[in-house]
Amino acid sequence: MSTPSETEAAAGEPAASPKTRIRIRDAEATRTRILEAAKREFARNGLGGARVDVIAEKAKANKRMIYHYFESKEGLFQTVLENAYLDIRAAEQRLNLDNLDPRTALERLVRFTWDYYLKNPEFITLVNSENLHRAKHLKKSELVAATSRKLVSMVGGIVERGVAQGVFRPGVDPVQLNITIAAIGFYYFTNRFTGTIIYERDLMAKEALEERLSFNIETIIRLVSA
Amino acid sequence: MSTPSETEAAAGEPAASPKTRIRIRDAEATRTRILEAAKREFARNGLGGARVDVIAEKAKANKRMIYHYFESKEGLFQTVLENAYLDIRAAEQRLNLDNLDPRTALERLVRFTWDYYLKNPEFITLVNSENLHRAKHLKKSELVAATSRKLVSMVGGIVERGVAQGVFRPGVDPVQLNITIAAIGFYYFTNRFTGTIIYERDLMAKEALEERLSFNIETIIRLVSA
Amino acid sequence: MSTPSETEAAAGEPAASPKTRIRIRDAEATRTRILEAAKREFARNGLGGARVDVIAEKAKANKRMIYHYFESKEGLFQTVLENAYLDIRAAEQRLNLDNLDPRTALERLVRFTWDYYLKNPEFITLVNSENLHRAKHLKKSELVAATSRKLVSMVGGIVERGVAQGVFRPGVDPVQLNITIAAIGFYYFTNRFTGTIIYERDLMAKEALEERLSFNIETIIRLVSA
Amino acid sequence: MSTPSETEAAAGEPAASPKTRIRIRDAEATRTRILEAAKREFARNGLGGARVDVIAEKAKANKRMIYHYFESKEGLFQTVLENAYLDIRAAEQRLNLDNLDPRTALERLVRFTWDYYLKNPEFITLVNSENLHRAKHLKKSELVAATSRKLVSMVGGIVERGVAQGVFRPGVDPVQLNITIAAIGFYYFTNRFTGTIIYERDLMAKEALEERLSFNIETIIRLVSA
DNA sequence: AATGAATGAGTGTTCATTCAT
DNA sequence: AATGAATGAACACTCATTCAT
Repeated sequence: MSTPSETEAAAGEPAASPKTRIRIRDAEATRTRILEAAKREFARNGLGGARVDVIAEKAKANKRMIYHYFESKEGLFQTVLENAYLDIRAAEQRLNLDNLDPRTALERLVRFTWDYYLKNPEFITLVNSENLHRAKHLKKSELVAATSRKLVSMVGGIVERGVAQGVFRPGVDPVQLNITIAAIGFYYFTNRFTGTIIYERDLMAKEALEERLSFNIETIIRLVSA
Repeated sequence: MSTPSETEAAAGEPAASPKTRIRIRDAEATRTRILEAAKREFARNGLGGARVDVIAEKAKANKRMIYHYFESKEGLFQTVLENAYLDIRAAEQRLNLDNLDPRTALERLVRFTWDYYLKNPEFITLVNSENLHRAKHLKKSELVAATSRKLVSMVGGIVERGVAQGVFRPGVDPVQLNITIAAIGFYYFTNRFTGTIIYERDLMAKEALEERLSFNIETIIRLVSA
Repeated sequence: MSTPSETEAAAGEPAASPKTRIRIRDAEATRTRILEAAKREFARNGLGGARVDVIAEKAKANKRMIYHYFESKEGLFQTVLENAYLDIRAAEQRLNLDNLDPRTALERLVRFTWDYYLKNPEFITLVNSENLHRAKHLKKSELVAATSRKLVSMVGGIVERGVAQGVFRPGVDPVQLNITIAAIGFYYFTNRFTGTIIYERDLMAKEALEERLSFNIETIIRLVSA
Repeated sequence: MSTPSETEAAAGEPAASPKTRIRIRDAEATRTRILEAAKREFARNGLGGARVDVIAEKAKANKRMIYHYFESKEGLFQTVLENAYLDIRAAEQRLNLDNLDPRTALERLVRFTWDYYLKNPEFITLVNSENLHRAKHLKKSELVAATSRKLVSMVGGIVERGVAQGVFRPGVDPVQLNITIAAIGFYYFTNRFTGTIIYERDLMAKEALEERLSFNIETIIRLVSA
């Protein structure tokens, strides 16, 4: 979100020579601007539909720089995608669900997932694009798989605690639960355009969003309750 | 599936000269072959990624014919998409859920939806592609909205009967229920490539599919149960 | 040289429908124009230095047609090169050296080779370009190797007859002889620009050309004479 | 081969501070490394096909240095080419053919030329590249023309002595002789890739090379013999 | 002396679409 | 009804060169 350069600039370090700072900053800042512009463009048009020229222009960078930093359009997409996954996984970890009572923890996760999709719509389109390409790029990333494991075990822990406390029923597979939590939010957003036509309802209206979130929490709680 | 041409010809004009009949049939057959080839190509590569040349080749038709029958690539996509929606809606109507007891009816709908996605994977990619384009093409189709209304009211009827019989709790919105039924299947399939990496599990293995379907039925039944 | 279309047109066939002829002609003519333009451009600038745009423009063809007929720039180069080799080999066969006395035959071959290089300077540059690319394209052509075999055996025949008649010395390897006949002409032309500087002489002046040809004939005759 | 810097430093300013000396040496060394890398890259890919980035990388130098020392890619090529010509001309002078008997001298020159091409294959490709560019760069060098004059007069001297001694026939133009000596070696090497295909023989095999050299000596001796 | 970041003009290639028959 | 040839606008990617230190 915030460019490292801005952060650095804000922090100050008046003793450092300006020369050094600006040089380092420019390179890193350019890279970041490219990534940000690429995320938008890929999200809006998919991998195939995205235009390298547009990315360069929006990033206020030279097209050549994209190839310098990311080798190819696909290399850029891969980095954008990986970052997107790492970002949501990191945010999930920051929820500290392990310290909450199981029911609250689960509700909080459903709510977080919903909000994340709502505020980061690019994530959804990026994932869709990647699936159109049969996860060709994600396959190369070990980091994403490793980080995802933590999420599953976190949910597994919540379920276990719930069962131990007698509030959750036994036998709920954490992976299936995870998938369902994601599904009921993801589907709603990814299909919001066709959904608006099919269901003849503005799915993105404020009340519609609130109603759906409540429905989703209800769905998950009922699913696991003893 | 069944070529409309054959049906028409059989039903139709027995007096027409064989030559004419064959020509008509050929024309209709060409149109159908194009649609079938297009569905595949659009499903595999999205609207933007699909190649008109490839569609023509796979349909064993001249490229010019595509423009003759469908005006443009987007016109072709629109027809393919509309057909896809009409097909699933028609299949749903054929389920005759109104005559079943509410619980069985609901389970049958969940199972049907799951099976339909499984056996018609193009449907999912077409819908995704359309959403990437903000439902630009579907907007033009009144038929799809009208047909979808029937589905919602059918589910609404099941819920009502369930509530009346005391097996379902009151206050469940049929649209939300519909969305959730779709979501828990759709998400699983559309993200099967990234999902296989994230969850480190072969989501398309036979047991995995069976397990998921059971989980989904459980989810829906618990959601509506009194 | 002569475009097939022209030949056809000259030949006449007044009975054929113009429609058919023009259609066939257009496609073939375009292909030929592209090849002719490509030969020039590749000869002037090498494979790497040649510009597809320029070829298209000079051929009065659309760039897309180049890719339609030849798949790629390299595919086009390959065809041009193969044609060049087939052309010179065919011309050599047309010399009918088998019926001449050995000495005359050899002189005629030296003279022909010289004249061919002089009048088809593209041949030399094409061959140079191909060698810069380590014969990558020619390797794919079986036809060229087969056709060249005829040349070698033709020269071998001349040598044999000369030896039998006592005018040539025995033991002259036809391949070496062939190489030398080519070398003393090829080198002169391929290095005419640097040569003009090194030897401070206009190598392409009329007298210079005549003088060199005589020298070459002398060289070859002395080389084989008994 | 030998770094001019070392020579200069040794000859030059013994009083200079080591720091300065090292710097000068480094600078000169960088220049030399660039030239060496450039010779390779130009030889392998021609002027047009050579990449400045590659040259910089292989020379372990910054790209900017190339422009600092040689102004442009073409400036670099020009220097490389000039050096190549000066190198072969210098080597020829070192042969001291004036003191040998004419026949031995001539044989030695043919052998030297052959060996030089064999051991310095870059020379051939550089010359070819320069001729593709119509000797644009060599034209600017007076030194090369001057040095080449010496070679021609050396050969002229050999011929004269041979005629005087009655072993060579009169009337052999030293320039033509020179060209032929070069041609019969140059052509063989420059066309070794296409030649291998055309003549269906490994032209670079040890025996093939020996055979060709003998043939070339025979050719030249027969050409000039009385 | 030396460097890493940046650039603009091109380069081969692709694609949906139309023309002529 | 059907076809093969042709097109122009665009696209991902490249490269020699310069800028700012």
